[in-house]
Amino acid sequence: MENVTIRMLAERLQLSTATISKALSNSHEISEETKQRVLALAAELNYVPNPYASSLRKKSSHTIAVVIPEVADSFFAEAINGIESVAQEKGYHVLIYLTHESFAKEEAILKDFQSGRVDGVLISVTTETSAAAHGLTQLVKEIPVVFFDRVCEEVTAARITTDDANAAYNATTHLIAGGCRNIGLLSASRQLSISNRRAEGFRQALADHQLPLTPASILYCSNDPAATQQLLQTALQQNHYDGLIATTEKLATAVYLACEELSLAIPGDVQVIGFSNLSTARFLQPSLTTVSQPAFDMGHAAATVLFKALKSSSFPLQEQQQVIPSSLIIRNSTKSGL
Amino acid sequence: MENVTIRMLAERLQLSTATISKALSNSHEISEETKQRVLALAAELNYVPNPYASSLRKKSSHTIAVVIPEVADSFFAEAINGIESVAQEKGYHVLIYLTHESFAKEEAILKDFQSGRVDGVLISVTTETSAAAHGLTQLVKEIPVVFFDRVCEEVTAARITTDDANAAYNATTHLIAGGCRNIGLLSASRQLSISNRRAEGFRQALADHQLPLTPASILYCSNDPAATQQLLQTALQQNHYDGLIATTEKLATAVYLACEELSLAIPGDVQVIGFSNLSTARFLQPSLTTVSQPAFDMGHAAATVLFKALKSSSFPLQEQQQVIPSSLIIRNSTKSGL
DNA sequence: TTTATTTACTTAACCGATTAAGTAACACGG
DNA sequence: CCGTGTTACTTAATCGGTTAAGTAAATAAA
Repeated sequence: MENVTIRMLAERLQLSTATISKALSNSHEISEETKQRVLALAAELNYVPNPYASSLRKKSSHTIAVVIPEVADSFFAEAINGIESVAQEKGYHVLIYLTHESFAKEEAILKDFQSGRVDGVLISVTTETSAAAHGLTQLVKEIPVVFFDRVCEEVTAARITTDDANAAYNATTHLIAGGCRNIGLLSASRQLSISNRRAEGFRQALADHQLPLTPASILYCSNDPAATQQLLQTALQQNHYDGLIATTEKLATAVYLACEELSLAIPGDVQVIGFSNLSTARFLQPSLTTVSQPAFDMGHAAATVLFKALKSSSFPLQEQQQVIPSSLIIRNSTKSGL
Repeated sequence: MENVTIRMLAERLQLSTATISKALSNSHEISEETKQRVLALAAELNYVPNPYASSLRKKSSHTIAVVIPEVADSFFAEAINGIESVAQEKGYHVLIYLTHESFAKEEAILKDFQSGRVDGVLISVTTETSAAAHGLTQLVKEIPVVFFDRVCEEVTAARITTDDANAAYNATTHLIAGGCRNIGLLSASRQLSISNRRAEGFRQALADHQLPLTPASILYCSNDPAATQQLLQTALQQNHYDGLIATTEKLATAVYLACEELSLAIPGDVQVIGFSNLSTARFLQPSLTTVSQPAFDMGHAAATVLFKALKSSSFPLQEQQQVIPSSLIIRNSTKSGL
């Protein structure tokens, strides 16, 4: 059985395809009676419009893209959840692209969007993405783009972030209050703005408490788990940190693993804070003190802002800057201040 | 600046659009010299073909859909990872749809696929999906469909699953060996085939060890976390289980929470096994004995099979049935057999 | 009664790429 | 020298909706 098209409906009802199209879109040009007949036949024949024909003509795809480094991370998974909830409500489709932290992949993906495949893009950039992100610069000129969490500061676009500097400041202060004097910050990137913001908050907190910032204070980890593990173990042995802040979920788990390997007690030998949305954080051994990011809300907010721009081209999308606060949830991997 | 089209290239080079199209697809009908000129201009003008024009004409979208209950679950997140790795390699695009365990939503999503929006579908059905899944029955007649993990047994289609019955049998046996005599199975659905398979393995193990199967042996939990929590606590108080098997990741966490609330020691009072892919399982308090599913591999396998069908219509997709083994990883939430 | 307007359509162009069918120019075998 | 291929294109139809522009008939206004 062939696919049912508007032309078939037209022939059966002895009407023009234009009439069918207008009837289906509830145009005022069509009589109530005709609309009913069209709708009835469409339902009977199980007519489903071809989205690509429509997209081609209307130059809009009713589809958005989500570009993220990875999906097996509870932050991104929850963010997708938030995005999808809005998209589903608006009847939009969601294309997912994973960059696996590769800038080259990201550029290739973004280039494809110049084809009109998607009406808008929600993106959290890779750890490698830098100012010279040509694809991004180009993209924001062509379609609505919203950054969430990992923004590219050099590019003017809407941004949904958390209070990274603040969160890091508070986390650091919490460790200091718990007695730490030699704190290490595990960072995922040198160029990522959220990494730098977190480092900034960290530095500020150290400074405010007259603690020194040494080259060993900030550890830049790569995207390779094995290398990170190696780096971590070496650093832990050399520097005898008494506090660690893991700025990504993967790094938090890596710290637990490294401490296990080196038989370091948490929080006895090292206190640990993780930026994470792990639902299991409270059941970890020891339960993990976390900077918990509003992942779902950020995804939701990002999508909401994007759809406002899609609805009205006069919406000042590029000016949208929302900072959604994260919260420090204190558990047993850190010692409460005395 | 307008979007660059094939027609613009044609005008600039004083060629027909047909020539451009063929040159771009490296047709033998076009001279090498012309191909070079076309490619050069395309690169210069940054030409990106309109995917929807192409899809409309070719009746293929180079897009697949992934339909899953949720994304904030490490099994599904990893499965997406596996799927995406194959899709990216093949140059396909991935649309994500979340059903949130709602059968109605699932049906609506599947109906849309009759439009030709996607070339193929990878699906893990909802806990509500039953034999009367009209949308599914219809869909498999129209485009290639591959079930992964949660299959709908009444529908004839390719299936990528784990050895659910076996895994549950082994998990149960492990608990019995550890001294459990009153084991509860926490199930997510009455109709889901994987749930039933797991229940089957569970029952078989009980029978093989002369342990009774009571109405309290299998606990059917809903999709509502609060209700599940309530149910769990009540059941734990009434039945004094000495062993529990949580057949989903969410249920495993729920058990930990309930035990904490009721001050039940794991594994002292209750031993616990979870079906889960949590990377943090080994760091939980106590570390969680898991039936670890090959989530990435299942996604990878499902996508691989789907693409074989997309490449060759003679590929016997519906006969594809792969069972990828899961593994029981014994940790401290259960007692090893003496 | 005549003109203007509204209603309910139809016609045909269009979105941008693909492709079946056609063609002109040239080469080559017999 | 003719017929048959081959090469390298072009023409035009097509995919399935959408929409600007047109039209005939009915209704309202002048």
